[in-house]
Amino acid sequence: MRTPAGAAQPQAPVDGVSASRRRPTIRDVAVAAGVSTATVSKVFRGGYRLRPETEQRVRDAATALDFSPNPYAQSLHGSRTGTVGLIASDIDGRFSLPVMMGAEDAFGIEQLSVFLCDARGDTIREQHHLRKLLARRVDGIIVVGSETNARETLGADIPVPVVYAYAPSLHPSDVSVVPDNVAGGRLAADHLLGLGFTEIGYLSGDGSYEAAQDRVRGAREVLRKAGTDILGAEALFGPWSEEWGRAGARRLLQRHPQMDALLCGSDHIARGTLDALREDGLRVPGDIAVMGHDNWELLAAQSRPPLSTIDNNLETLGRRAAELLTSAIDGDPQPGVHRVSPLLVPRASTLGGS
Amino acid sequence: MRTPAGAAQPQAPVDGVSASRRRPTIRDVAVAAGVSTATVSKVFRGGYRLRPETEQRVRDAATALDFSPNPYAQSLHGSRTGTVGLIASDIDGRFSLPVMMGAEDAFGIEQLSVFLCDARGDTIREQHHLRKLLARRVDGIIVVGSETNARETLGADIPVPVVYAYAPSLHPSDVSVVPDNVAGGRLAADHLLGLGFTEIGYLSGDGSYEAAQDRVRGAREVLRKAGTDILGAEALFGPWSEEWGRAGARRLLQRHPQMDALLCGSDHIARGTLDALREDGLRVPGDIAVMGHDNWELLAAQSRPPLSTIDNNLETLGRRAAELLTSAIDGDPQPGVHRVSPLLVPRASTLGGS
DNA sequence: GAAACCTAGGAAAATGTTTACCCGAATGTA
DNA sequence: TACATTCGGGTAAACATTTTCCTAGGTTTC
Repeated sequence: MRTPAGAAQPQAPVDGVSASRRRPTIRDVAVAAGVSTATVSKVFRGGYRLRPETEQRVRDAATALDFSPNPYAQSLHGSRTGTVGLIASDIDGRFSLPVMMGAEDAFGIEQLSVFLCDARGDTIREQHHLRKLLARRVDGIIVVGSETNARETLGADIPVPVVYAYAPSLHPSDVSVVPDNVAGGRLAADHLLGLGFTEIGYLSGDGSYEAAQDRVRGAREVLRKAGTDILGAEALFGPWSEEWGRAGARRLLQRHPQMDALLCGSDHIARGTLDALREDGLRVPGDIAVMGHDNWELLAAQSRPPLSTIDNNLETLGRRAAELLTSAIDGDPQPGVHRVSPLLVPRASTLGGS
Repeated sequence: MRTPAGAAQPQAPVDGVSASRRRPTIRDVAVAAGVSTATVSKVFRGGYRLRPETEQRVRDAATALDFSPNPYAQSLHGSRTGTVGLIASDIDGRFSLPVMMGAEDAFGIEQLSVFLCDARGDTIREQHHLRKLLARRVDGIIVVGSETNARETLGADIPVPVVYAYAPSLHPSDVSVVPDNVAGGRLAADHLLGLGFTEIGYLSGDGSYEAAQDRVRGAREVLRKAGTDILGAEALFGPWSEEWGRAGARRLLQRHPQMDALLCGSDHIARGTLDALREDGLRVPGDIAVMGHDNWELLAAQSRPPLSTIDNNLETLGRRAAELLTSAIDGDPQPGVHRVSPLLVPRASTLGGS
């Protein structure tokens, strides 16, 4: 809060030497280095032939004055602004935050800055932010959804590229990036098979979520290829809650007493499952192994035992979204739904150990 | 991803009518409305005397052309850019995300746009983003910490106002906003006393966190005022984990068999406590009531029973940070540490019921 | 009816860079 | 020596606004 830069502090008289607190311009640098403004500009933009000593003089003057080019003047001239918009629609940010961070990270390398907007899942607000971002002249927009079900396109005549992250757009010519839930299901089933488990049940979340169906599908695919199947040939669907994890686990165990491993549709469900099994006197993974999905550290790392799970790799997803956006900005859009592979996070609930 | 705006699509010949895809400028509006650019500007900025019919003509022309003023040209002229920077340092975003959302919300009303940066708790990265934001000519900066312990100031000669949210600055002339943990402790203790509980234990988190100490202090203050005290006259400190919740609860119960309520330093700890109590055959809140702190929905709402807790009101904190920043930008900084009151979230772990 | 005063709106400078174009000097070639 | 090239760097016109005058005409006022 030093130097509030407002009208409060006494404006030092404009005394040639340091004109009050005015930021140095390219002209100041030019004068200090004894060259023209064009030369200074050329030094900073690069790609011009200049005598090395001239360039050095300019650079020295610039550092001495703590000069950095005014992006507003730059963008006024050129057609790029070096900014992108990020519209998040996640109340709790469980999903959108890692995506945002990944994107921010990738854009940082590209020298792009990110405008953050929060639409709270509200279409009106989303349109408002869209207009606001366009008025700001962003070069592109990323829309981060809060669930994996496909969503309506943001608009048909948006003058800049748009990338949909997490929730894909329904429009096939849009660019979308989503977690590969089928691969996640495969990864989980592979892990269990590799450890020698064979009687595998699946306790899923809400079947109206594509994510739930995809995870089951991936798991079933691997199991069938191995000559077996999900116990009872299909998954049990229910709400995304711990309570369903407890109830569902007991129901599955009753139907299939031989079950030696249980795949869960989310960490919440797995957490409930672990509680129920422990209360019923079963050891995990000794009597039965358990896997979750999502890798919510808060739940998974502190459960008893710590939960093996699938990480959706959302930060990579964000990074990929950023890459796709910059690619589109550079005139090379890659329409379609891109899938990001998840990661296996093995912990004690399948491996045993402490 | 329509109209990539890049070099890909054939540039329509500049045909007077609609010069390709060039955004309309104030000049286009002026021509269409039959006035000068100055007049258009005056209409949009307001505060000038214009004949109503002239104003209407300009507005009609602007909407017809879908004109919005170029903020880069505006900021080039004026001294404000209408942008602020938000430096987050939270890996998981449990704390910084709600703050960001609150700030974004409050700035939205002020017509300010937010640049998001992620420092990942790394000072180098933080300085990098600081420079980047200053180069972008932001009007101010909010730094969101990841824990409540005070932190070093961002820099001594930053030319724009800075507000520290969640983690206060050590420098007294900086502006900081933090959750009022003492008030949170008071709120929790009040709640329990009001429900008739009298033998109250306190199971805290890591004592090196100011937040932990403050919460205990607030609770003790209320209890002493009511003529009693924390059982054993002091809180039990330990790691912020469920395991500590289980172990600590058992230890406290052994020392103080008469305990009828247990305050916990976090929802994690409370969650562990609930598990231990249930496993030991105690009913909550029949035999003993439990309260958490932080209101992490993921944990608190799904525990058995749902957990009464204290919400840090982080979104309000973010909003307050935004207000303090705009105030400082407007030349009226309010140095010091501002505290935001938390909220009581009563659930079944103290109230009973289903 | 003339002087003073509004009133609505225009002309143009200013904001900080970029870049197309230009020019003088040095260098190379015939 | 005469001419063409290259090299290094300067000139000035954009870029889209805002804002400070300025002015032409209309309205008061005495």
